This record gives sequence, structure tokens and C-alpha cells, in this order.
Amino acid sequence: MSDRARATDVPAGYDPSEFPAFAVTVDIVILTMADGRLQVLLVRRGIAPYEGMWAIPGGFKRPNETLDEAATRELAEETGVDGAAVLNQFGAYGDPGRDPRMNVVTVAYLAVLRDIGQVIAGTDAAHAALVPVSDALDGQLELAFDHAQILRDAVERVRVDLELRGIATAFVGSTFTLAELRAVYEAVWGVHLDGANFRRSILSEEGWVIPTGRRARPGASGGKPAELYRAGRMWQQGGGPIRFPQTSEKRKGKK
Amino acid sequence: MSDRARATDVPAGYDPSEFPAFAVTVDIVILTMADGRLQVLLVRRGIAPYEGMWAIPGGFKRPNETLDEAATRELAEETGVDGAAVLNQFGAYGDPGRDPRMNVVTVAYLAVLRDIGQVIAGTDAAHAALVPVSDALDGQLELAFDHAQILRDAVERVRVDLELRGIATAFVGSTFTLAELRAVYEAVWGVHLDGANFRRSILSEEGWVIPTGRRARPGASGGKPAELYRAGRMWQQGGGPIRFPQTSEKRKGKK
DNA sequence: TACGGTAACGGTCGTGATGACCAATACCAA
DNA sequence: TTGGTATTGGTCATCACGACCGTTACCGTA
Repeated sequence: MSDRARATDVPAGYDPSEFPAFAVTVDIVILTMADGRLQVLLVRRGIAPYEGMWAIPGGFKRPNETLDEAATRELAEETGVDGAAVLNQFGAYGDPGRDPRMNVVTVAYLAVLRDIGQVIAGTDAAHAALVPVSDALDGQLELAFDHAQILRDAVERVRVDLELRGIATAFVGSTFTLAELRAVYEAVWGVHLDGANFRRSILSEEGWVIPTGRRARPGASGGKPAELYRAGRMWQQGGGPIRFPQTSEKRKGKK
Repeated sequence: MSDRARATDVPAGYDPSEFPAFAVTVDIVILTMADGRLQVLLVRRGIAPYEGMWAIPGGFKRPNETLDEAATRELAEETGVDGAAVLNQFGAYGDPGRDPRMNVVTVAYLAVLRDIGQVIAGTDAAHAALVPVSDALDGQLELAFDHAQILRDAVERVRVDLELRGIATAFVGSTFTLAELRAVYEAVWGVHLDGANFRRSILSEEGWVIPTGRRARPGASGGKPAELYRAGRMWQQGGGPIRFPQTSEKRKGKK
């Protein structure tokens, strides 16, 4: 009982060197949509350990910056993207053996970007690549450190955030069709959504999307050209217009 | 572009001392229900900085343990509680000035306990106390470090977890009445729930609560004695039977 | 220019979840 | 015995939402 106090308090004879020192890093799981699938930006490690393996980009936190600032800086260094539109911390990882060199505690961030294709295109493909998350988590791709777990947690987080926070529009361009937005939900959640119902959910409440009056060019397969929308103010309030489908078991049977 | 590689990779001439060293701590926000209100366990700091102020309990992470293990150990040291029934990491905090002594990055955990009253009772009241979170966040109580922010984030997290994870039963004893369980939701969410509707939601699906056949003794104010239940298996699957009330605006008007 | 294919668009229908509300029951305290 | 209180069981109206159908508008090709 008497050592309760010691657990929180610093001993009288304080000396920083008495406390275990850790390196603190910030890792950023950068997600984007490409080819209708959820993809993650990975970099190839140049040196040991895990040399040549794919890893989540990241770097060391500096003493004079906050964790959020470190994440913003790393994101800019990796992609050149400045505005941290969607950059959320989602976990800390500090297993003793996660880095064979020394004690490293990493704080993981999730970033959602659009139009990352050109960024990658300007880079050596051997160094950075956009990989479908399904491929990265199938075990086909072996990730360095505990990055497979971090990626799994990130994907789980983005699935939740898609419903509870307004991050859906972060995946698409400044103007978009409802089909493009629907594709985000379908790719992240791995479900099929009825186009008409999706449209109704979005349009029934004011402020989610704003029609621009312009129309998108139909794809190669034809079809009626879709209206182009801009993101409304509602996305910033947290929460979204689309809920994850319930597929109630009673409803299932009556299909 | 060329320094992208350096952001993730360790320079060839590797020397641990080149990288900024941080102390890593684990702070645990311990929440419980008492007097029908959500309360948090705080400890009083014995030494500078912030000497004499209330703080969230925590301690240094050791090099040979994981973050989760550190949190479990600290929880046991603080409360004597062994089983980490509900112990979730919810954030990391590393602002440069958050600890005036040195660079400290802390990883925050949320613990939900029941029957913590006796634990506190056996302790010097000047050292540890159970404080209603509303009081702790009103600004009435000034917390050390950035612990006010950590506590705010913890409360936000428990509100979400109450709906999405099965943590409601962690607040109550091994047997409980539906009114006790409802009080958990009402205290955490700060809303009023209709007793009859609450009952229907819980009982409509099998596996949430299991009747014991025994009845609770009515409180001092009388009333029909309530059935005592045990927690069912459904709570462990994640998700809960009660959703946060929507209070749709259309419904609001027709009250 | 006519025609088939495709996808957006607009609407209907049935079901289930849920908030509001009411009445009966069962216990305590005075 | 009586009044008060809280549990328990039930009804009702509303509404969100999945399933589904038909129309519209544009494409490419014959």
C-alpha cells in the first residue's frame, strides 16, 4: 500500500538517467482509394533490420514538437501533402522486442488522402508503393516490425471513423459523384450498398452534399451522367449520413 | 524527395544516443459508478512539480514490459485489482512542455471498475479519492500536467465504448438489476432512459442478461423488488443492446 | 439514325427499431 | 390499511431503412 505513492511520484533524489529511456517514433498509416479499393502507402526499408521489407512510413519524434506536429511533419516529408485534413492518432505500440535495436515506443496515426497516385508516380517505385490493404493483410506481404498489427488496427479505426466521423469525403476529390462516395463506403466496409438508398440517405438531410450543377462524364461503360457535388458542412460536425448496414437476421431470411 | 528515405530509415552510422530520449509513462483513468454518478480515481501528488494537486495515477513503463503490461501493473499497484477486465488504451500525449522536468510521453489507458469504494476506503483519503468526473472537469478541481485533457478524452472514450463495446456490465456487480444497469447508461451519457423501453431492448434479444431468479431488496424509497440478473455472453462480442438516443428533430417537435 | 446497354435518378412498399405513454403489480413505510 | 414508489408488461405511432421497380439520359455500335 505504501508504494502506491511511489508509483506516481518521482523520488526525492531525482535524476533523469535513473528512468528508462525510450526512442519515440511516429508512424503514419496513409490510406487512399485507388482502383475502387482501399490502399495503403508503404515504403521499402533500405537498411537492417528488416532490410528490403515493406513498412509503414514514420520517423522519430523531436523533443520540441508535439506528437501531432511530428505526425504532420512526417506526412509532409513522405507525401508532400501539407494540410493534415484527416490525421488521427489511433494507438501506441511499445512491446519490448518490437525493434531489435533499442526500446522504441511508436505512436500511430491514420491519414486519409485523395489523389495520392501522382505523388507515388513521381517516386521511385522501388521505394514507395500503394498497396491494397487486402493484399497487405493477407500475409502475402510481410511487413517490418509490428506494422502488420498497426495496419490492422488502422483499418479497423477507419471503418469506425467512416461511420462516426465525417471522413468519407477525405477519400474523394473536391467534387464527386454520389457513386464515387458510395464506392468509398463499399470499399472500406466491404459491403454492397444500394445506389438509390444511398442517394436518399445523403440527400434527405441538408448540408451533406451541395450540387454544383455540373455533371460528370460517364465512364467507358456508358450510363447516365451523374451530378457532381461538393462536400457540405455536415461532415465537419462528426458523424455521417450513412450507417453500417445492420443485416438483421430476421431481415436476412426474408430476402 | 531524397530525404524521404531518411525519415524512416536509420542512418548507417547508428548510435542510440543520437536519437532523442524520452521517458515513457502509463497513466490510467480509473472510472467507476458511485452515488449514481460517474467517478474517477485521483491521487494527490506528494512532490513537485504540481505538488499537492490531484492527478491521474500512473507510472513509468519498464523496458522489458509491453504497454498493456505496464498498465495492468500500475492498475494493480493503485487499486489492488488484478483482473484487467476493461483496460483500453485510448491516447498518447507528448507535448514538449507537459512535464517541466524532462521529455515525457505518456500512454493513457481507461479502466472501468466496480466496487472500488472499499479500495479507496482503506486508503488515506488525503492520498487517493474518488471524484465525480463532472466536478473534476468543471474547472473546480485543477489537475496536474495535462491530466484534465486526458480525463476529457477518457470520458469521451467511455461514452463511445458504452455504445459500441460491451463495457456497461463492467460498472456493476456480478448480479444487478436492470435499473442499476440503466443508471450506468444514464450517468455516462447524461440522458434519461425510459425504464420500460430499456427493459424491452435488453430482453428482446437472448444473451444480454440472464435472470437469476432472485430479487433485489427495494431501496429505502420502496417500490417493487427488481429481478437480479447476471451478464450474458453477448457483452463479450463487442456492441451493446442500447443505442444512444437519437432525439430526431422531427420527433422532438411532436413531443 | 436507330438501338441496345448501362448507370443515375425517382419513387413505393414492408418491416423492424424505438420513443412516448399507460396500466398493473409488488413491495416498503407510516 | 393506505399511500408512495419502482418494477413489469403492454400498446401505439413514427420513422429509418433495405428491397425493389420503373424511368431517364447518355454511351457505343450497327
